Amino acid sequence: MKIFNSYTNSLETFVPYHEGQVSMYVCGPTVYNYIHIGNARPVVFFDVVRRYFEAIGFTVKFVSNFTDVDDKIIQKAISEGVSELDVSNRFIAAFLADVEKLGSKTDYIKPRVTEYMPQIIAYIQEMVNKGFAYIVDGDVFFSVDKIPEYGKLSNRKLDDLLSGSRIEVNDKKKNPLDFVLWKRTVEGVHWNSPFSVGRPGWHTECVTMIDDIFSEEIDIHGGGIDIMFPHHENEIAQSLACKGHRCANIWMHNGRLNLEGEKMSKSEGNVVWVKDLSVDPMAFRMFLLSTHYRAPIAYSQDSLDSYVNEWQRLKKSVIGIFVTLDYNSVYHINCEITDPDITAIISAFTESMENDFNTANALTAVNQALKIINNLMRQKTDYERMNQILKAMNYMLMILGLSIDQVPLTANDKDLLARWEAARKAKDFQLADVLRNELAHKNLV
RNA sequence: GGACCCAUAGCCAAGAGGAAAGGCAAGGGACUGCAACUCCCUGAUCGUUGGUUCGAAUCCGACUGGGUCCUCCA
Repeated sequence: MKIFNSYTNSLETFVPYHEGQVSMYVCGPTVYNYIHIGNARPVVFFDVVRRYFEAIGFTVKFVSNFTDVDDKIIQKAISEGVSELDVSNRFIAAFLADVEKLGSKTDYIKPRVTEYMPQIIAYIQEMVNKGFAYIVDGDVFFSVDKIPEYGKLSNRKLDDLLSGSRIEVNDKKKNPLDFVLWKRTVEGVHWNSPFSVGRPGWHTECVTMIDDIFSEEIDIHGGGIDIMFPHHENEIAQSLACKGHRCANIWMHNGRLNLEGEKMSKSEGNVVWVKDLSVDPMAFRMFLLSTHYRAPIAYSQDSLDSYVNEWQRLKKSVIGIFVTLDYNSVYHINCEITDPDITAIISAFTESMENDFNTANALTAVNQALKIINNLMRQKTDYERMNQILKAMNYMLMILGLSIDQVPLTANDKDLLARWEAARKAKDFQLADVLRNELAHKNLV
């Protein structure tokens, strides 16, 4: 298994710290609003990573946080006259609904910043004690000069960063690149700490939760490429300071999704919300997976629409072959896949996934399987092969999170199918059309 | 201003030194009671331009055109 590691900027062979186990953490949402389709990309992609590891036999400990302490949450709470908890609870629920809608698993570990305040304060204290952080008027800053390799992840030099013209001036900082660990404030939700009354900066939460939950360097840390700097860079710096390791062995970053060439962001106002998706969410998921995760995607309604067709085609054929097998009472979920064409497809699929999760090529294998299904469905006689290809197809779709429901036929369904078949045989096309409509309504034809 | 990435058929998109995957759309044909579905067939010297090489979409340079980060953003 090869994975591109942003930290070393190279494709690496994945070797887990503990055999048969994968520990992974993905930066989660700041819960002050709904998520847009760009936010959906890591939600879908890292779910596929998890599913693949699980499919090939790994036990995956998957953690993704909720940032529920943030300026925007406080502002929203103030403007709505409710508590921060009200705001975050509302958008956590909305987020999980969207995740489910996108076909990603929701049964992962979901720590919240507000539940980790003692650990966060202790982590900051440790950085102060070890001389990596300093306190000025109750604010705590991390001193990036203390970390020689600062900038390695995002491939930046401190000098280049300093020459950027937009770094804000802050007299309290020793180095303009130093970042805030703790901010003294009584506005909004705040906590007591040895430094002052205030709240933590946003870079410490992830690294604290990772340390608390895993107690060691993890296998994979994921997130969007746009938070590689400074967020992930800062996580590494803090982890090196406190724990002496880089927080994660492999750093994975998904590319951006841009709206018709333009950057989509809440502050720009050009946003498509996941909750408002106008197409089948599975078609959207397919659209996301049809481009390699590290490449940017230019979203447009047109490019999305072609996947609507593709998804419908796939769904119809998979349901069709299942119905045919079940109707003829020859469906064998545990059949053994021996057909060389079918094993070749699974091999191609696996090879693609093993090559840095190349889901675009994995979908090509799905299309090959679809072609075989459609060919078999013209004859509807080779039940053995039909069972094998359906099993292979379901395996691939399960990993991609594009599962298609295959509900066993009821006696009534079977009766309907039998009567339709009989009507056509008897050339009673009027009755046949009525029955066909009924079957179509039930998605059985 | 600084750092970096990308450019493959009408559209989307793999491939990363040795014969241009796949999908959508389009056209032709087959199948069909009708329709849909489905099946078969049809398409690219890989932005332009120099170079390196026996050989370049793949490596290097220049140019053009997009985009990202340096600032809250996934």
